[in-house]
Amino acid sequence: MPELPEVETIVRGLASCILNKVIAHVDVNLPRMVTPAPPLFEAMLRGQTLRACERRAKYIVFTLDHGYQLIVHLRMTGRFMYAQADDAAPPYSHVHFRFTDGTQLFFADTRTFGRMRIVEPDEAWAAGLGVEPLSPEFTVNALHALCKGRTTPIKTFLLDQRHIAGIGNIYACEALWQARIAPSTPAGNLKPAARAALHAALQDVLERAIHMRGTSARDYVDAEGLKGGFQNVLTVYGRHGQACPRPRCGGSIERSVLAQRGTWWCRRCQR
DNA sequence: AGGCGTACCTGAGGGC
DNA sequence: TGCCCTCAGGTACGCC
Repeated sequence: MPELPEVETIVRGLASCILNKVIAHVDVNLPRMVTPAPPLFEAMLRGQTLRACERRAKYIVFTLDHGYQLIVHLRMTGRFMYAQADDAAPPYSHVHFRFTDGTQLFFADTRTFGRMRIVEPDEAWAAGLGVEPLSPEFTVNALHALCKGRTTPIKTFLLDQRHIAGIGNIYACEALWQARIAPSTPAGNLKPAARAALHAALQDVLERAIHMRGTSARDYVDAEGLKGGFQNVLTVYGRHGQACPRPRCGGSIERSVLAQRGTWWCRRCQR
């Protein structure tokens, strides 16, 4: 389901709903989703206050009183749902939190790929993640250094979270279209102008998507059940056979497969 | 080291 | 109607 803009939207919504609430009770219905295994997982959360709710890449990071953190990855269909005291559990609810004021937080996930993990205060759980694409550290020069010498297709490179962390299939396709770069171009072969265009396109696409509260291509809704709006302005993702939206291009969007992922692009203006 | 294929799951949608 | 196939916003792991 979610890439950086969707996770950012979820985190902002959660922060407004649950910050400083005290966890009264936790129930895990699908043990393989959580680490450590229940019942320790529940015990480590019970009685804790949620002191922070932040995003790193596509991860949601809750900081607890005792300094441990709860790290959540939604993978494809994971979803947080904030609910009032007497609301029933949604379908596919696998982890249930109840706060001392009676309100609830459900973690629902149709495909059950989502994962939650409690990490120690000084644990380097994010050590393998690349740079945040909207941070000051992500400069054109930084992008150059990361791409240098790589033969892997630029789209595959963008999806690799060890280099830049937070971009997924939708925004990789959209940014490459905006920068007029063919998805199969070897990352190390990008000319300086193309690298600069890609850098600008990535930041622009991600910022616009956050502003529109993410993309609801199929399932995605935020913690309050609201859909995003970016699906209404997608240029290429999922638009196989349609005309390229670039003025006077005249090409049409095709779908190919790169790194086992659907890839939408315009052969005419992306080179 | 880096790139590729497969595995993990369920549901939606298209073709026949 | 219903069966069968493909596809889906992601990552981990094993193999070369």
